[in-house]
Amino acid sequence: MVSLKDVAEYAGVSPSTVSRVLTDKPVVNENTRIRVMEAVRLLDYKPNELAKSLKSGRSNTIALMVPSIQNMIFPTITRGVEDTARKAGYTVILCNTDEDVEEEKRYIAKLRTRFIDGFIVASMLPGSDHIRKLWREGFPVVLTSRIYDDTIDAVGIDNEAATFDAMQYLIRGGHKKIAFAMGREEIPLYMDRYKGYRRALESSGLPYDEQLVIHETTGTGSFYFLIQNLLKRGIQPDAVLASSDPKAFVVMRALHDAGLSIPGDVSVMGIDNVEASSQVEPPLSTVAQPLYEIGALAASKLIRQIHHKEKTGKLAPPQVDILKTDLIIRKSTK
Amino acid sequence: MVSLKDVAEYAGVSPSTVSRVLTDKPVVNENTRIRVMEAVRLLDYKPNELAKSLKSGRSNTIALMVPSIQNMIFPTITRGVEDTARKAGYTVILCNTDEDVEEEKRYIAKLRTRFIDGFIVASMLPGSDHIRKLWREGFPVVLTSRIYDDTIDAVGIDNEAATFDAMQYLIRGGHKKIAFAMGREEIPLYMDRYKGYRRALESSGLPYDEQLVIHETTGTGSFYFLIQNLLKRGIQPDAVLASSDPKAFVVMRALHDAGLSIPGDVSVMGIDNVEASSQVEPPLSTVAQPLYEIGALAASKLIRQIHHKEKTGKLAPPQVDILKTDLIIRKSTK
DNA sequence: ATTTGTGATGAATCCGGATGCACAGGAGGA
DNA sequence: TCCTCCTGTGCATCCGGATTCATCACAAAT
Repeated sequence: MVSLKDVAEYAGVSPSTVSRVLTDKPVVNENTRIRVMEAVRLLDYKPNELAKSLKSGRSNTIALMVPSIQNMIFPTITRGVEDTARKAGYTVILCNTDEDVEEEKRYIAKLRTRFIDGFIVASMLPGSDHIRKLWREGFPVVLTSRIYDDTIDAVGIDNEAATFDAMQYLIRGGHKKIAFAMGREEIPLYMDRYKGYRRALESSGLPYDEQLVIHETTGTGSFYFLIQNLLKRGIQPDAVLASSDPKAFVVMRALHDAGLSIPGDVSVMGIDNVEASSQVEPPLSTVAQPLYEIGALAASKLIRQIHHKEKTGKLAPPQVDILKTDLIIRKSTK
Repeated sequence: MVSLKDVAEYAGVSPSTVSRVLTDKPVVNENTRIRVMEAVRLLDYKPNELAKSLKSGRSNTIALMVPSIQNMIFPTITRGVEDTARKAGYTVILCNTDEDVEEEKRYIAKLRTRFIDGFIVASMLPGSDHIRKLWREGFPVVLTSRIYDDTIDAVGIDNEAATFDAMQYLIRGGHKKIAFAMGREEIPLYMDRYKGYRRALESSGLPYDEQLVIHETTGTGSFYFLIQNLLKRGIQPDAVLASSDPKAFVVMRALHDAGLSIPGDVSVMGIDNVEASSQVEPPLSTVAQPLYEIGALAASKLIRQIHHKEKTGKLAPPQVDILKTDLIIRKSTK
């Protein structure tokens, strides 16, 4: 590996001069500059980023922490993050946490020893004191998927409104007995989506029937049996709103296997608009999160914070961005 | 950030002694060791990995280069890579290349200046001289998704056999007019899958009909129109084997929208077994790649190479691992 | 009593680059 | 001609650890 010293020797100057040339310091003689640049070119010199980082305390690296990249909403978010980061000269370290706080902490501790510049955290669960602490210590952090409050930078959607919109659509379409496939209650995101369900029922005067709220038991797959149980008990909704697209897929399968047609007998709707939503049969009506934009905005916010911190020494006031969701009507609803 | 020197000062010893304690050098007095460890604990000292890397030339970081994390086969592979890397103390940098060789080169050049320890490359296209060069220069590299030959470490499946198996199954099921949804021909992986299609036809005495080979034009989505065109021309296969699951999804949609039932009128089969394959309706019969294992094995091979290189100074002889595929029969075939 | 050996530690150097400071040399003014 | 001022450059130091080499104290050997 060619080092600054090699270039210096080749050009017949001192390493400091080479450094000055490369960092565009003004006080360098034009001839010297040319000589150095020539040497740089000939030796194909590339400065060692690690050495730079050690000196500067910055690594041009950010970490993206997701529960699991296998969760269908994250590939697109990740792509948004990576594209944006790359354009700004940053590389992205991918961390799967499985929502495990200890794992998350281990990751953070480890990455800090490498002068990571900031974190994008996409965990959904509470128990986030370590994230708050990170922010308080002056570390750039942007949350996505979960917004704590307005004390930390975040990008997300209005989950309650998303469900509300979906419900409005279903209700206007004449559905009166709308079931809700609810995710884990300890996840605020799902509680918000649930609230939207309740609010929509209220605002349209439809009765709230507890039996129509189906609570996830052992993971997304459990909805298969939960839906079939519901039907067996003689309860047949005219629509099912799932609190996420993957849940909607399972719901569709269960309904289909029970001999019901979608949307003929039952309409099904999801929230998220993951890639596969347009691929299933029938294509799923859903409320689209702008996943790519969420990732891209999270990254650009983070990078802006990093720059701000570098200049002023501290973080800019936190700002929460709520992005617009989009009602996508496909063929799973009538 | 607490440094070695701080610990040294606190413990009343020299930095070198602290370093010796922390790197488990034998010649340290027991009392000193205890005193140092105590200081380490009290000050919550974490060694700066960047400094270590600069000194050692290793960063405990590997790069995973994929065409796009949004391509459905990569999240699972990525998860396998990350889990394995993490267990071994490595972090993973994610790179989306969009199959762009220049982008790939830029990434490689950039990461090398950060003492990246190795690369897992999952591009499918040829034009890989830069990868070969990397290997020749003594850089640990593991290929997945695409095996060049036996001169570079790689993990993959036997693509020809995968299609062959799928065809065998379809043929045994009584299908006689089997169409093939072919991917881009410049991608060797698809050529191999195509070969399997041809070989299966031959070995079972079925005629090869060029019209039944549908060539992708403008991306995966193009199969929608291609299939409909085929039907309009009065050609109706009794089965369609797609060269990848995402293509099969589109094929299914096209057939469905043309009023054909799956598998009643036409069987559909894919290759890959991505997450969504079990979610579509009907659930897709396919040949499963062990995606997670591919990622996990690629990572462990890479790490083994890194260790080997560290000890011996050069790479171990390359080894190509072909993993077993699995016929998964769901409901899209009869 | 002097030498040799050994265990324990500190000082110096290096990794590769950035930067404050000192200094050399030429130009311009007195 | 001498002194200042300024431009351009090199030296030393630092970032945070790892490592080689040297040192020192003390004990055993001669």
